[in-house]
Amino acid sequence: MDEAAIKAMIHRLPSEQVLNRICQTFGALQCTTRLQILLLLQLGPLCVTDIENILGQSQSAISHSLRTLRQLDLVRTKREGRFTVYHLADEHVSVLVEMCQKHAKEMES
Amino acid sequence: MDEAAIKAMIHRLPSEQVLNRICQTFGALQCTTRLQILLLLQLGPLCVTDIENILGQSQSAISHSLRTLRQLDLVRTKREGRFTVYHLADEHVSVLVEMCQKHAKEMES
DNA sequence: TGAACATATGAACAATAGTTCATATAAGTA
DNA sequence: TACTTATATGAACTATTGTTCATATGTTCA
Repeated sequence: MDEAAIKAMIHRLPSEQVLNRICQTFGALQCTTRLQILLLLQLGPLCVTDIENILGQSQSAISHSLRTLRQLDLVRTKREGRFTVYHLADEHVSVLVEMCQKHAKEMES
Repeated sequence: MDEAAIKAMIHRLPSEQVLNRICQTFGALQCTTRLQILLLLQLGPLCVTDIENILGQSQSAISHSLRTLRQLDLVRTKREGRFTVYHLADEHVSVLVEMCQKHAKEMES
């Protein structure tokens, strides 16, 4: 492969910015807790305490996980009285999570 | 949400085994080098030296990245003379990478 | 066989990410 | 207003991951 071909390949790759953003998103899904949270939220919105109870993890651990997801705009919140209800951020996220869901189901058998 | 509802939710989640496998895969994509490698290989098979040149990274770094991808069976190899040619492992991987590609393109604008 | 090229690997170190503990904030309720 | 419940956050610690350096392995070619 000559130098011209190499340069051509470089230009076919996404910009650093876009690359980082995508990798950060994957990074968030690399942790089972966070992936589970997204899978749960795909079934419907949940408040923090529910997530804690379902996943059997400490308040702090869940809250930190949620923060990570929030900061990446994978989930969003809505105050409802004294509860903070979490939901998936948008269709893009929903599609991604659904893909995981399907893949998981396939692997399960 | 009562205890029964919580138990019901737990059962809708994938098994730990499947969960781990999926998260490991995402973990591999969390690193820009490895994501770039997959994006490159989606365009066609490449030998290690080409990947090094395109990404401008050290032999060792690329080789370690490739090992990670290989161990997760995201890429496979084929010896061709003194070169080791890498390619995406299967259709599943290809679909996933293509999704990234499309998403990247969308974000680029 | 020896030299050059292509690739892999282990170990050490550096950087990142996850977890826990203590504490803070905020809303509802008595 | 004080108390309880719900959630968030910072700091310290631990674990995981990535990178580099040195070296090993395997292939071709003279």
